[in-house]
Amino acid sequence: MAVMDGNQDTAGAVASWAVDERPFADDVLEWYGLVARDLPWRRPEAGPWGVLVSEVMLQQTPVNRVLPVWEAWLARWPGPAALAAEPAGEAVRMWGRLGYPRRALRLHQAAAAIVERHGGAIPDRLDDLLALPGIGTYTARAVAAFAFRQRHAVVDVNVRRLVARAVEGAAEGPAAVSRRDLATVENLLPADPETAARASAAFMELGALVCVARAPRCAGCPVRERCAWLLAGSPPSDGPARRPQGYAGTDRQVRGRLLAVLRDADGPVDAALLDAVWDEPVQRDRALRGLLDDGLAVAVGPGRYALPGDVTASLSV
DNA sequence: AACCCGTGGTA
DNA sequence: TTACCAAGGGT
Repeated sequence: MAVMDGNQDTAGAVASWAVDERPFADDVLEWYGLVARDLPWRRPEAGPWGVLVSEVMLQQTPVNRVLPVWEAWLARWPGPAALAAEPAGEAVRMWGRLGYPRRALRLHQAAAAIVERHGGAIPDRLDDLLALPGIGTYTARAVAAFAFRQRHAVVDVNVRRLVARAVEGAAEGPAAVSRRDLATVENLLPADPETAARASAAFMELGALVCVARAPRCAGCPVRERCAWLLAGSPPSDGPARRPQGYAGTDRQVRGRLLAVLRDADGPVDAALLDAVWDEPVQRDRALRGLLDDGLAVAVGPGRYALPGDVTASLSV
């Protein structure tokens, strides 16, 4: 069975199979060189800010939907200082329909923290990145690797699935990324930091384009000859089925509709406008209260609501 | 640990 | 059409 031994060369050992002589990452890197998408945040001119913004936007959100928003965002706010200088509501408005708008709020907060703590420069240490609002394990490592070309295991859902299949021989891994996953992936990374950073992007690309969740395109996979899952006959998942996500009729849908009204308005809106988007008053009020609690909306007067920090809003109380 | 948080494309 | 899924984070 193929062993994923990264760059380790066992002195004196004679490999039994040719495939074992080549590091896993080399096969993926070669493939990546041929098919990698030309995404704007992968270009050097994107800079750390461009990378950070892309990573936050890409959380649970497909690349194609992120592209136009990222372009507009970077054009308007070329750095964290420019974003921090504007009201949070502007970030929420620019976020558009990307979903999970709390990310916009946290990105605005992160920009402010970067200005305050780091003089406006994106920090390059994992600790400092992790301390920023909305930046978790994945995003901190992604920024350190892709923006600063450091050697860190970067494990998202794509890499998690790739490892589950290619290394562990399972159809899918646990929902959460574990410390063990990070160690496994780090063992696959080349020693040279720049090459490791490129390999991290390559792993994610492989998971996103070939080793996809539903119908993996194994015929075009650069590691098919040593994929443990494929060699085991592509066994189906044995874990418990995931709970259905559901959306219609949930508070999330109501929040989405309420926020869409605020986002599309120039300034404060009357409560009647919000009432019109959902019939059931108890759920509607709960959703609005949730938006207020989260700081995604503010009350600016009797029966008037707006996005946070809106200049018009503060004048109209 | 389990649950909450949006939105739209695809089969 | 329903169901699945998408570069997670916070609590």
